[in-house]
Amino acid sequence: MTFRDTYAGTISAEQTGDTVQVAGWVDRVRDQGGVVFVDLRDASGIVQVVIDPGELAGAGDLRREFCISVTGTVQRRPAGSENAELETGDSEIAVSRLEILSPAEALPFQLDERSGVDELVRLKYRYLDLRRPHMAASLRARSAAVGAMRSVLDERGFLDVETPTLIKSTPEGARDVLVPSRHQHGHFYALPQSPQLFKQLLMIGGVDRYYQIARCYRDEDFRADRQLEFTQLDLEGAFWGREDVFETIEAVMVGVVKAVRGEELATPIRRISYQESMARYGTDKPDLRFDMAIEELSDIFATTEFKAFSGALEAGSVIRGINVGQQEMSRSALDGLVDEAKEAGARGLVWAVVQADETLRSPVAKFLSGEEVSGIRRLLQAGPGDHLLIVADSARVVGEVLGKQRLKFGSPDDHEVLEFVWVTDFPVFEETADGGLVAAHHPFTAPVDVEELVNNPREAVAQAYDLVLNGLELGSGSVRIHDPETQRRVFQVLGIDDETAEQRFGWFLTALSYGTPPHAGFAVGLDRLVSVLQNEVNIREVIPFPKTQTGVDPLTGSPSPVDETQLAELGIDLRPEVRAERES
RNA sequence: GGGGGCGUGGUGAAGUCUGGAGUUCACGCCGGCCUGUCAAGCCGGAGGUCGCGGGUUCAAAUCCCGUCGUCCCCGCCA
Repeated sequence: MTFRDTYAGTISAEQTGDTVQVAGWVDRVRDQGGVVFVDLRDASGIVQVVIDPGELAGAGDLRREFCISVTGTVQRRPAGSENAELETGDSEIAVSRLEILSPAEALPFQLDERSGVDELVRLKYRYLDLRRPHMAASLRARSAAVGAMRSVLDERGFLDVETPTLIKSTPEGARDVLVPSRHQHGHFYALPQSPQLFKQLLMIGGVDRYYQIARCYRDEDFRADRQLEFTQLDLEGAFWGREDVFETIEAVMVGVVKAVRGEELATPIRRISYQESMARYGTDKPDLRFDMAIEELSDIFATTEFKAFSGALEAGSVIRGINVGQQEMSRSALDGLVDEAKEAGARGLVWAVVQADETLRSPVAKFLSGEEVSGIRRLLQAGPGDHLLIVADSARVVGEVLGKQRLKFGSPDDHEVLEFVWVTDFPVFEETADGGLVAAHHPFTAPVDVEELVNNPREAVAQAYDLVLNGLELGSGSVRIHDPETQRRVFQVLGIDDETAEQRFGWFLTALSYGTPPHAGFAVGLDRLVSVLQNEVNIREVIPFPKTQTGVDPLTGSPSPVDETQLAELGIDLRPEVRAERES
């Protein structure tokens, strides 16, 4: 008993006369009465099979998505009836035996991709959704990406090592996903946010080069590019510095882009410092598929009469502008940008439109000297019709406001182009809106200079870097701290006191004290990478079984209540109001 | 935690602002016809708690209040 000996997508007129057996799903039925055409789809593609209903019982019963097996003779299609749209369009199979392996109910949604379908319905019947060409392509792309990663890294002598997924909770950073312990009531495992400390332990353990396709968990609110669980290519190398990481990740990316898109990725990938990225693009994840950079204009206004600008400069602010190009915007739309800027915390925003005579049309035009106007035009490379936006404020606010407008007005000529960029020299701390400092990385990142970190934390630079693709943070990495003394001092500066450090990370400090090699590493978000390569905006499109924004899997109904006995074994007693809620 | 969009036969939409009979369009589904179709075509048919609850009104898919679900965004994601 066989189901098939040939794949549908491989049939061609060259096989004319061959008897083949093909199995798959009924993509579509075209019943002509005296002849029935069925598009038979399997994992390889579609082939048309022709059935004479007078000779084969059951042909009239076929419906969409029936699972069938057919045996028949390959024949060239009659002249004029070839289908150029179809890979196999020069041929067809004249069926001599038809077996319905499994019928299908009427579908809950249409599998053709011309009309949209509510995502909840798709997820509830994900197994049907996965039959759609673009989902099938997503799964293939994902597999190809992982395959390329493994191939490049195996070739280079990396060891694929699995690390535990039931680990110790370390409450810094994202919220942990917790798992109760049956043996010690009230104690919990955490699912890893990343294999960070374990891969560092592997370095100490003499594993020279490590990688893992690792599932990671962060219990924060979802976005189009964030799920509760996600997959990372995690890697680390001993006796490594930054350049080793860059070189390795670039080789991986070349392999992945080749495998998934068949394109050659040019290396080295360009680099931009965090400082420059923030100043020129207003973000640490610049979309460089188009330029439209923010330019420094402070010097032009050194002696300006315009009070808003002169006052800002005296207060230590910067004046920067951006040329958003030719736009069709009404006066009220332009004024709307001012309101947007104010909502973002800026004191204001100046818009200006370059006129045919090269003067500026702007609410503040009368305050600007001819020299200032020509300076603006020169630095923003502005010609007639160009719309210019200028903000005078702290560098952080200017970047936030203009960076947002840049993304709103800017648009790549080619949306499918891939623009990778390394963002380097991240600060140890990032400034918050209220002027406070928060750690920009995990506490195992090596500072460039520990003394600088202690004495001048605001300026301290970390040996940390991100890889950005088309404005999306693909991953980040760093050179790690490899001696316990530095690690202790960094904990202190980050506000983790000795006692807490000892309690949470004492085991790790101990490990560091046994001859730790200098090491560095990186992690790449697989879901995000594949989604960009597939031109998908949403990572759920490249995840076979994703969850909704509230963490629900509509297919299986997880999460779900569990038995009282299960809870009792774990020593878990629900609060009365939770219990009531659960039982209602 | 906050802001916004959406929820109408199986699917996608229109109708909601400005209340007046579950009305419409496309797809799908069921039946019939049809021997070269390929988004097949033609004819006929079935299919509804307008997310749910409450309120206003002679009258609610439509207005008001609440609630649930979902999507996008902010916060959050060291």
